[in-house]
Amino acid sequence: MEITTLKDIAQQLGISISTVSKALKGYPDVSKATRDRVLLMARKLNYTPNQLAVNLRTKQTKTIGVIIPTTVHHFFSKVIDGIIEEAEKKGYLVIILQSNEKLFLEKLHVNLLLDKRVDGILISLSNTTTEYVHLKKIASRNIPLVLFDKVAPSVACSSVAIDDKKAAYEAVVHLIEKGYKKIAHFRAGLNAQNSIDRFEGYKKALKDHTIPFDPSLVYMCANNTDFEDGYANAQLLIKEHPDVDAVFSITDLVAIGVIKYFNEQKIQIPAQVAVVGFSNWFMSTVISPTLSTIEQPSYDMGVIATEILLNEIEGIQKKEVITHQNIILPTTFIERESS
Amino acid sequence: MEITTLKDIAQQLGISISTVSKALKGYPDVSKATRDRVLLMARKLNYTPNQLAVNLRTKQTKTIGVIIPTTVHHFFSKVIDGIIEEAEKKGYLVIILQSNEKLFLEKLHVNLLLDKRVDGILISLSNTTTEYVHLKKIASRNIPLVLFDKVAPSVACSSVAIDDKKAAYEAVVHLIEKGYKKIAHFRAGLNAQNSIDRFEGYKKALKDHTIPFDPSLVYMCANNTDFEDGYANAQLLIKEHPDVDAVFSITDLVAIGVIKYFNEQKIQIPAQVAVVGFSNWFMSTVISPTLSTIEQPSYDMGVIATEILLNEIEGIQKKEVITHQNIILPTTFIERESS
DNA sequence: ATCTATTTCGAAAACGTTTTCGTTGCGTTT
DNA sequence: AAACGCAACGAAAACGTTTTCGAAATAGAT
Repeated sequence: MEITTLKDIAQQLGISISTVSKALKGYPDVSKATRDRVLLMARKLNYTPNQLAVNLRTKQTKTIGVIIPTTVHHFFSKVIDGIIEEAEKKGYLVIILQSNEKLFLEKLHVNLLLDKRVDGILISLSNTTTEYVHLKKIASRNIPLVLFDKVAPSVACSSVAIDDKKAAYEAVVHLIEKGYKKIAHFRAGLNAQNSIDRFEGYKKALKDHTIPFDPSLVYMCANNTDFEDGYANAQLLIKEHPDVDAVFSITDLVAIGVIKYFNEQKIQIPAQVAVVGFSNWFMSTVISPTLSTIEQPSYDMGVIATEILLNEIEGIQKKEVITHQNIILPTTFIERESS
Repeated sequence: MEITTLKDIAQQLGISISTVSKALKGYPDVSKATRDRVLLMARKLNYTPNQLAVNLRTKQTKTIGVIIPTTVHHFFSKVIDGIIEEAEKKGYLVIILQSNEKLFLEKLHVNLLLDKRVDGILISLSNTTTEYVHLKKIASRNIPLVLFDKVAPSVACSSVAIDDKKAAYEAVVHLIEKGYKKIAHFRAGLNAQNSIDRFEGYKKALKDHTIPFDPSLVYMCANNTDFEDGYANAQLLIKEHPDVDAVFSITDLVAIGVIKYFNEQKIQIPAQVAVVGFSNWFMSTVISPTLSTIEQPSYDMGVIATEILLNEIEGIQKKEVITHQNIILPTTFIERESS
């Protein structure tokens, strides 16, 4: 049972391959009579074009590549969801690669995707990405690149992200307005841009409300913003600052670690200490008490990044000049029981 | 800045394309002298083979396709992790598609992947998949298929799964041996094979310990085994069977819904009612009380399914006869505070 | 009847690689 | 000197499609 090609159809009908191809693609220079015959025979022989040949001929693969730190993460899995759905809607397939937060893997994967001749690339930068030659290589090949979530302002390409500083600012302002004064912050590593920005937002909120910034109230998450980080830091925090009255956590998961420790220690949330997370992971509505947090669009981020990418791909094919877009998606603070 | 081809190297060196190709691929019929010259020039011109041409010529894409119900699920995202890692290690890239538990999408995606000429396909069947012509189409194209997690025994292909019935049986036996007698079961839809098998294990455990099976103790999850299912069913259960002493839940997430309700109602876990989940989602160690559950290998399942698939791909290329493997991965019961 | 315009088709190049097969030139053997 | 073997290379086909261009055929106009 061989796969039928244009040649097979042509032979069956006693016409040329060119005519068959043109008939199938709706070219005007083929008569209705033969077009019908071709269509019929194509259906009869169950013809589907050999994409490998089409790819080679048209120099496009209808495939986009995605590089993310990890798939095993509620946020990224929803982004992937959005990417896949949007890409498929437009007839594109998506190849996913993980950087595991390592620059060398990110570089390697860029090369893999370039070799594969994907039509476009979507990247959420790893935390350890400090140089951008691999990204410039993409541009030099004239294939579109869209950065999302973890973005590099210095790279000339479109991007989709949130305003981490502003989101964090609003969350902390909420706490202040609720009357909390001694607000701790659990943050992630010093090189992660998200963490830097949220930390900035935290500091600015304090400053704008004339609350002195106390560095000893800032705790680093040693692991990978695991929930155990929240648990351990909460323990430390209570020991060092028994009079603390709120915690702003870099992540819902970390916040849930905090809540777990407070629950065990019978520390009342939010009466004694309030807790606020980040991301609006669905578990934040499941935990007791339910967690105040910041809604961060994940599915939409995937959809929009993909939309922009596909637009740029089509633009390049039409030899249009493409202008990059740098989109900031809105975040909203969600008040729940924990604050 | 054009991309260099074999032709470019050949022209620079004044030799033929064939010789360049053979030099690059280490053919014996090219002298060391010219091989060195070719290698040098290739590096100088930054040559990388055009995969589209290679694909067409060799009829393989070094790409595998994956169809899963959803990416947004802790279990599946870890499976994807395993698949991607293993595939990449062997030089393959992976295309991911979602069926959203719909048969027509599953069929559509099989066709997409077949059109893309992927070298092999990995599928976790949707709950609504009742016919298998689309799977047989894959076999008729002579491209390997490996089913994982949601498997169809009637389809002639390799598979990797767990023994749901046995795992459920062991969990319920554990409850019985702990002295629990009135054990409820929260299950998923009637057409999901997982749900059927776990239900069978539940019944068999009761039977083997001469506990009469009471159908009114079995509750269906109306949503999609959401945590709200657990919450709502727990509410119903306590109303209808105030004397229930254990719940065996189809999923950790559902179990966590149960725990939330019990905590709110000050129903002591496990003193009054024990709770057991399924999957060993990491949240089961975070929740209070920590959840007894069944460890279900997810990352490994992805790795092993991919290993088998890639072996079959290589086997077919060497024209070997391939024998299908049907692997059952071990599960282990994990006792925690909730039982 | 010739000329022009239009419709319909096919030949062929092209995409870049892989691989078979033949050719050349050289050295070795009788 | 003829015969043979071998090393080194190139020509060319092939993968299946798309698309340009020219040719043929038909129709219409004068």
